[in-house]
Amino acid sequence: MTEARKTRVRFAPSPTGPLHIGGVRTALYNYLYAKQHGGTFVLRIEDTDSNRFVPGAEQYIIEALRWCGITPDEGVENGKVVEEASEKHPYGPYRQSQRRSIYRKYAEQLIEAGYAYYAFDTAEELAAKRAEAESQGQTFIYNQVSRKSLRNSLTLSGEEVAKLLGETTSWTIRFKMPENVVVKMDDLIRGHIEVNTDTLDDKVLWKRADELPTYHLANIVDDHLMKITEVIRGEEWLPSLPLHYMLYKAFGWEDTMPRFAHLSLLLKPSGQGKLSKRDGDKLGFPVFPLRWVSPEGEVTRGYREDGYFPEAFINMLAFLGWNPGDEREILSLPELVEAFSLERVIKSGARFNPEKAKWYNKEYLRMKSDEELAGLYLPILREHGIEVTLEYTAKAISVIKDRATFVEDFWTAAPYLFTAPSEYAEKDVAKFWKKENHEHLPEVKAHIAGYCGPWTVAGIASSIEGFIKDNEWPLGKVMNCLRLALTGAASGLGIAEIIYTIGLDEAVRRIDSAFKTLGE
RNA sequence: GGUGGGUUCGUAUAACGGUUAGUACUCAAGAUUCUCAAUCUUGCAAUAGGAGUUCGAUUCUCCUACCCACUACCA
Repeated sequence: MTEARKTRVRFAPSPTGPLHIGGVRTALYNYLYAKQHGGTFVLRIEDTDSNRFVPGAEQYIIEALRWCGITPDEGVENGKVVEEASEKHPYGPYRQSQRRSIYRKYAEQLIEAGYAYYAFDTAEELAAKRAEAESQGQTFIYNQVSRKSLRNSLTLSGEEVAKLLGETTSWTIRFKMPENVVVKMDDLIRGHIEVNTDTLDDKVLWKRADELPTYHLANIVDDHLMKITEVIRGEEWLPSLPLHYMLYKAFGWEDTMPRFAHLSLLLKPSGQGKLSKRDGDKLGFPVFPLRWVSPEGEVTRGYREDGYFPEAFINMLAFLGWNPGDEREILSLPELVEAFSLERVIKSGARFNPEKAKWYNKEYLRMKSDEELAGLYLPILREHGIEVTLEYTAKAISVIKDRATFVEDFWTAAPYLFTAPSEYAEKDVAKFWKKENHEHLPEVKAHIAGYCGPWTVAGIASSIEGFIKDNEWPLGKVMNCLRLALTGAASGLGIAEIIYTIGLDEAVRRIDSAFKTLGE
């Protein structure tokens, strides 16, 4: 690259299903890189395989990126893939199936220059060849050697080629991989890599059957036309990098060829292999950012629906295979943009750890204000049939915040802050609802009812504890007995925290009804 | 099978030839407390194996092992 070009990176998923968290991480790194360099983050939909198209997947991808806060600058407008070029989206359309007219001429340009050829072998013929080779313990490869004995424009006469091109539709255009060339490549993450072309095959570039390019051609052509400066993608593409280098060379686009960075894969939490959808189902954590309902109606959970904050989710993903080089672990999106560098991306695969994901969410939950959390909690309360004010909810949250990982935990940890107990835990009743304990409750109740100190948790606590201690009653037993009356169980929030939230009158009412239900 | 990539506590990672190999999550113990959490303190725990290079290797080279990806008219 001779002159500095404006940074342009792209995330180019295939709409073959929901976006998996590994894909989200790739998109995130692209986003971080773009923002850090004041560049543009482009979304391009690679739907050149009509057979694998899944309805809804494209929308899911856009919605997932939006939820994560990493919406593309280009290629998406109003939540939709841009279908034609405009001032803001100068390289449209951004869906490859709508760019099909572009690719054929590039494929033919390659043929004319001798870098590609027509191949007439049908899919069935090749499948048969592969099966035959396999039965002999070998692998059939369409390469420099085998192409000499196959039906293509290198072996057939000009007339035959012209005839077949006109009469059949099962032909393809293949790249003519040169013999014995050492391709020298550089990867921003992995460093220098060399591969001999003899180990490579003649990849299909364009298929006549559906008049579409394959990934390799479409990718190179689009990255070139869209002026992409860095290609940040998954490790699964590393084996194709030599082909891509050769393609840039064949087109004569070497001086504007993007730089490449291949990210390691996300691995299963345990066992071996890369993270898959099944793992999430089995181990009880999501592998998708958003809930996904397949066209068949199968539902798969997502981080959003499981109660994760997008900031926590993004932070967690960013640290899977990267770190800022210091000991910080909690970084906001702008801080990630600031700190990010491809040089610090780890080469080896990162095993995904659901526990750490939870920890991140807990940290983010704590950083949020009680009021903000109350706003998120209100809808959940409503589902439980509870209508309360934001103020009351915020007060309750101030008392339970430390024991929650998710907003939902506010309810599971302490529903009694919003509703009187309807039943009392049997085991706790047996253990604490004894005459020797609850005989003191009426007096404690009277003391509570008469409390007029400062309305703080500490003030209430010292008053009640002081009263019990002054009477020389067993503090632990009486307090648990009281907690049983207030909450229905003998574990949970501190007595003072509960009373601070629900108030004196409600506390008195609950003590009365506990006696009514549990008896003397 | 072939080609490429990878390998530091259980997990994520730090240490870009010299450290008692650090940190976080998890786990365990203790402190605190009216219970349970939270919090604080402490602890457990790693350089895959083997040869080199070097005064000295987690770090550089080679070999082996293991893991991963690719090996489709899928991306």
